[in-house]
Amino acid sequence: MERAILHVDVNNAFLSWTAVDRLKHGETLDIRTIPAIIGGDEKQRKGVVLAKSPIAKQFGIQTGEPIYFARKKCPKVQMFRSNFKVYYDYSNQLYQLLCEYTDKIERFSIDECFMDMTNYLRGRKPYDIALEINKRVKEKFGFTVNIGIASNKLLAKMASDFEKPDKIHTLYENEIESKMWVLPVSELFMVGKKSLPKLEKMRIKTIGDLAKKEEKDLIKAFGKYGKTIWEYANGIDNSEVIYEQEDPKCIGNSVTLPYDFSDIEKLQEVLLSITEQTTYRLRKRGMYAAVVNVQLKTNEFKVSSHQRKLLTATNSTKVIYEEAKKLLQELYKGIPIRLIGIRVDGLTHKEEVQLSMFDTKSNEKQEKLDAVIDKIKDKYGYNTITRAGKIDLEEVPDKLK
DNA sequence: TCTGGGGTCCTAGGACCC
DNA sequence: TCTGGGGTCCTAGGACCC
Repeated sequence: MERAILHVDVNNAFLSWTAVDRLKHGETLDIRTIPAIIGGDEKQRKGVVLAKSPIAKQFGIQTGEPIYFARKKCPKVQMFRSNFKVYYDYSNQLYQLLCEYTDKIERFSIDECFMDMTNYLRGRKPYDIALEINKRVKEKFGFTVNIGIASNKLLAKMASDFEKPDKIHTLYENEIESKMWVLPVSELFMVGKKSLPKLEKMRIKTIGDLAKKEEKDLIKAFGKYGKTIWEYANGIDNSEVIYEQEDPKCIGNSVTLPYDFSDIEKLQEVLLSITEQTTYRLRKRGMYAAVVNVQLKTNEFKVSSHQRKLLTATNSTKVIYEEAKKLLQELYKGIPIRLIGIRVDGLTHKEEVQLSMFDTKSNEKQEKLDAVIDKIKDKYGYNTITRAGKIDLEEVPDKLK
């Protein structure tokens, strides 16, 4: 049966949300109307563009590029710091509103939702529902959304990406050729800049070129990935809107250090701090991890990682940190480090292997300690308590200032 | 003042087993 | 003793997304 799928996408989410939040707090300047960008702290080496206003875009400023470059392109561009607390808040409010329309709804990212309206139309047309959502969001929150309407998720997502902002587009089967095939292949979901040169070599410039190729030629050139993008180009996608909160496959935290670290003890301190964050989030979800993974990025942006499977899945900060510390020692070659990260994998809801009696005692003690710390964090905020040895990342040695 | 942080999925190659 | 081959598990690295 033909499905009715909606993809709701917040226009310029971080910038719009920052703008709306400022206006709500009495500011009169709407940063959507000036050359503006949202970015991180350059002094902390987190200076990348996370969002740009339409005018900033006209200057050629791109998401993900250094703020330094953005200023070169447009010296008068104004930068505003990101505030994820505000973003999550608006994201939740939007989600609540969309839940009024269907139970089959999937949060695809902080600013995107898929809605399966197939059994929730109640005699209305998908387009009319989209119109109502679009209008209500605008009036209630002050930001706008694009909505794509199609018979599957891929086409709905492609549709919401057409003309912006504040627009509703359909992309039904009979519109694929006229609306999607004419687009450059780089516009297709999952086609990134690494596969572009390879596609170009195959004389594939548009999504239509890709769609008209033989499927087997793409599989030959790209393997499984080739099959996926060939199907996408042809508008084929049978995936379901996932409306039950799915368990994550991995959880991790990483930090770009305020300056390059060449000292393993300093790296260990940061590692402890991010391990605490990760294990806290793991316990929040009531999950256990079987694999610990440590990543490093050098000052030259070379990334390396080291991981090991544990005998028993755990969520203990101590156990995971001890393992992470060993992995770091084995991985670290003494070169200046820009970023350190930890990730836990192989997540389950149980300690998969029974603990031996020998382990149980000390484990219980650690579990209690973790539980106490978590409770305090829940009550007074995440940063109120840290184990001894946590580094203050604001602290930069004088010589490097 | 040059380059974030959180994820998912895939692949290649090695170890190990039968 | 001149050397198979299938299957599974594990690790490292990479592409892609927002």
